Parts: sequence; C-alpha cells; structure tokens
Amino acid sequence: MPPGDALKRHAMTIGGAAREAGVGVETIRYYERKGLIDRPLKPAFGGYRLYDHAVVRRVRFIRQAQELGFSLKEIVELLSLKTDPRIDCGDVRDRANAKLGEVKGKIERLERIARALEGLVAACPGSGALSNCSILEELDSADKDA
Amino acid sequence: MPPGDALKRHAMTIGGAAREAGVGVETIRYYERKGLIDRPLKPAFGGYRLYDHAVVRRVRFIRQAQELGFSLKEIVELLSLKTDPRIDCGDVRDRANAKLGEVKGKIERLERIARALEGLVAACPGSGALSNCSILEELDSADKDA
DNA sequence: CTTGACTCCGTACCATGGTACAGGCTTCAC
DNA sequence: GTGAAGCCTGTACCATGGTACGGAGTCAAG
Repeated sequence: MPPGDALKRHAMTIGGAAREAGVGVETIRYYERKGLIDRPLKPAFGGYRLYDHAVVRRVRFIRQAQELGFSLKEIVELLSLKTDPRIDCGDVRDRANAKLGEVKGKIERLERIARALEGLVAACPGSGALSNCSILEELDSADKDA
Repeated sequence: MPPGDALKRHAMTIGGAAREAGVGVETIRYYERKGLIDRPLKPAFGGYRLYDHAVVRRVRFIRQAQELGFSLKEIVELLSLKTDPRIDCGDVRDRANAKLGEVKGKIERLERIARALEGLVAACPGSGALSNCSILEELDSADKDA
C-alpha cells in the first residue's frame, strides 16, 4: 500500500494531496517553488512531508483562477489578500477592491460573449442569408444595440 | 511619413493594424501563422499587404478572449463558429451551445470569487479576530451558505 | 535619387507554466 | 528483510504564446 493513505483526509503525503487536487505531484512542487503554497516541514525524525486539506483547496483554487485568465503571479496577489485587523486593513481593502473591479470586468466581457453565442444559436435554424453569421458580427450588433 | 497612412481606417499596412489593435506587428504575423487571422494577399503588382478594420476587431477579440482564460486553440474554435444556412447548421449550433456552457461556467466561478472579494472588503474595517480573513475562507463560507 | 520609416521573410530567442527523468531514500506489506 | 510504491532533490526538457533580429525590399517626402 502507498504510504500515508492511513492518514487520509487530514494529513497526506504529496501524492495524496495531488490526487485530491487533481494535479500531478510535480505541479504541487512547482507551486511550492513559486511561493503559491507553503512547503510543509519535513518531520524532523525522518519521513515525508505531510499536507492537509487546506493545500488541496488552495491548489484547486489556483487551477480555477488559471482557467479564468489569471496568471500565477496574479493568483499570488489574490491569495495574499488577508485581513489582519492588527495590521493595515485599508491596504488590503484597496487591493481587494481593485481585484474586484478586474473580476467584474471579466464577467461583463464574458456576458457579452455569452449573448453573442446565444445570438448565434438563435440565428441558426430558420433564416436565409440575412442573419448574422459569426461571433464577431454578433458582438458588433450587440454593440449597436447597446 | 509611413506608407499606407493615407488609406487610414479602411485599409492599412500591418503596422497600422497592429497599432489600432494595440499589439505588435509580430503578434499579428504570429496569429497569421497560427491560422487565427487570414493573411491578406500581397497586391500582385508590388507593395505591401493591406489589412482592414475587420482584422483589428478580430485581434482585439483574440486578446480579450485570452484574458478570459481561452487558449489560442479555443479561440480558433470560437472564431470558426459561423452559421451558414446552406451547410450543416446543427453542428454549429451544438458547438456554440457547448461554448456557451463553458462561458456560463466561467461567469459563475467569477461571481463566486467576486462575492468572496466583497466579503473580504466588508470584513475588513471594524471587526476583531472573528471574521474571515482570506479569500479561501470566504469561498468556503460561501459554500456553506449555499 | 536619397533617406528614413516601414514591410517582408526567416530564424533565433524568451517567459510562463509545467512535465519528466535520474539516483537515492523511506515505508509498508508481506 | 525484501520488494514495490512512493517520496526527495536536482536538473533537463517541453508546449504555448509571443518577441527580437538580420538582411533585403518598398514607399513617399524632400
């Protein structure tokens, strides 16, 4: 049996964490090198590093954010948004607001694309030669409508 | 004066198109090589290729889609969605619907992130030690709420 | 008819985000 | 206590998406 499986769910070796997060072991190590996740200490009396479920959630968040067009560098910025009332809260709030603006911008642009795709689907079945026929033309006519 | 500027807006050389699209000349050539945009023919009696505004729009769309997490390969797929009523409409409709699903999924995930950021901003000013303090914890509590 | 800005074509190089070993060590199950 | 699976460290390699350049041609203003 692979080592560490006995500790399932609350502490696992890197392979278990990778499996749960749906990535390869090397990807986790890469994120460690890049500072996206903390590298757990090696238990001083021998053995392997242990990872908990928080790492899994973190990796899953990273992958999602990538699919949404954020670079690893930007994801570091997202993950570093932590409110610590003892330290400068205003700074965090400002950065969070800036990110929020970015995110809302992305949502809007995706909604435009979604409407264009819907237009394309709708234009499809009946019409003759007069309908819009590409996503770019759909986006254009959305512009005119607005 | 640079060549081609006399034809502004309805036909320009590659440099003009690049400037209007906000990219470098090399980027346009790269997209041509990759099949994202058609390479205009060189006017048979000497001179430079001429680009029209449609290319500019196309390039801008490509850049937007990239920021939204689509790879160039996926963008080719988006751009190739064209309804031609004479040919198989159902196929295009299916592909457009599939893309639409992807886009809607992205919107939902971005909305979750947006709510988490809003939560972070809100948690910031007053509270003591009890509030959520990172984007991941905000996302978690959103999960529980749902 | 020259000169400066630009195009064309080809090839080389680069950053990001991984992925793949190689060689050695640890664990667990038998 | 041995073997297979998995970890650790380090280095090498890879795909994607450009970016930069060298050398030659073109254009149009002066």
